[in-house]
Amino acid sequence: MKDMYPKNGRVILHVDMNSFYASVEMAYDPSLKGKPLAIAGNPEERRGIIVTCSYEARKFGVKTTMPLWEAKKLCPNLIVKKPDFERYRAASMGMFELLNQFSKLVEPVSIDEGYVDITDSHELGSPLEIAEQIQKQLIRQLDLPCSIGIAPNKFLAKMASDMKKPLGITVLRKRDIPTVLWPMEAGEMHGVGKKTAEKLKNIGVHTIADLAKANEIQLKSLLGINGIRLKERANGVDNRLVDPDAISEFKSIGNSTTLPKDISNQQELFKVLDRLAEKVSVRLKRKKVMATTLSITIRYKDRHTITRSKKLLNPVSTQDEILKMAKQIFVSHWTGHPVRLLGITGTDLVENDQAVKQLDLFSYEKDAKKEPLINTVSKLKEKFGAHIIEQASNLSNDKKQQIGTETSFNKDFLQVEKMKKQDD
DNA sequence: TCTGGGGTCCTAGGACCC
DNA sequence: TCTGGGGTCCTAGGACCC
Repeated sequence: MKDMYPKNGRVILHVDMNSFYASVEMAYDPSLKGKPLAIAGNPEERRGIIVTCSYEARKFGVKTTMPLWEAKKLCPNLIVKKPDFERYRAASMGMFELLNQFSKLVEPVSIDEGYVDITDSHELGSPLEIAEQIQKQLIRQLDLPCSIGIAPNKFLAKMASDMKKPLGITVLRKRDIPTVLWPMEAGEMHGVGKKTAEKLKNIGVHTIADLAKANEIQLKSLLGINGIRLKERANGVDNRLVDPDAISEFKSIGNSTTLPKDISNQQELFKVLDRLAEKVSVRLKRKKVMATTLSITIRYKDRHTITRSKKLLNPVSTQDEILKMAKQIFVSHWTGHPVRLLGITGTDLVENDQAVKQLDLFSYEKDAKKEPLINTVSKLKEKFGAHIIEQASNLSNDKKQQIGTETSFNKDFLQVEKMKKQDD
């Protein structure tokens, strides 16, 4: 709803770290600088893909998401490292701490990018000067390169930061839109992927200029509400605020794994589910939340992928509970064909203590009063479980909004560090 | 012997309720 | 004898992003 109130004359930065994982590795081990470096999942296994690579590697044609074997063919001297997320999270925290010194309005978008609203930061210099300071300090303090976009809103800032890499600073004003933004292909727009680009081509929309002038009725029927939004963006309109709390709450927590080879043995698949259940359980507990819906993902040999979910009577967080439900969902949907990937995801998360508090409150105040003589305690819980939990999750959302959130960045990569400290 | 793993948001149909 | 319209919840899937 905040989006409904446009603010004029804002100055937004989008800070985008350049090949972040590779740069962090180079900062740790400067001997890697200037060399073709790639970060790849499962380097020793056949299904590893490139997650990030250095600019030196890119010169050979190595790209993100390329299978590792292909990358090695293009660049035989490629240095390959496994991702070290602890390292990246630490670097990310350093980066956001630095950004926070320039404005309190910092919104992390992912581990390596964020928006900064510097509308009220004039005393620190002009927007360009601030961007230059940020870029220099990130290099000096963390040895990490970034590109920065400066614009009157998030969308334009995001597009701008993409225009000069690495180590670029790009200003994109409203008046630059026709000359700079419009000649670009529609597919280059943030929010337009392959499928949408294809659909747009089919109605004669090739460039962002075409999109900016496209027929709204047609866009709406083609892309739904997103069509209207994309047209607005193409015209440089984007009223979303920079919200430091935007991603402070997790909506889902899941783990998945591509199996070393395809498996059709149920017992073996159960073992995989057990490992996934453990991972999900650990993460849920660390965040002190429980999942009210459980989903599993099955990808078959032919890459056909299905997700199946189940809303639960009571929220779960232990490995046993998660495994039990996951197995149940799995057996009722598995075709018996060889499986390539398995995943478990918990959604509709409720806070631990909230769930408990509300359970007490409701079973006592409402239901227990209405029917005080209802059998045993366990029957009572069983009977009112679903209802109580529903209330709990609603209230906990309300409460979340009322109290807002703690401070700074709560998303996974940052939260983990914090939680650890608190737990110790 | 091709294409990971972590997410978010949106849509659409059916069930169910009023 | 026929049959409206709105709303929410649940489930599945698609598209996109980093």
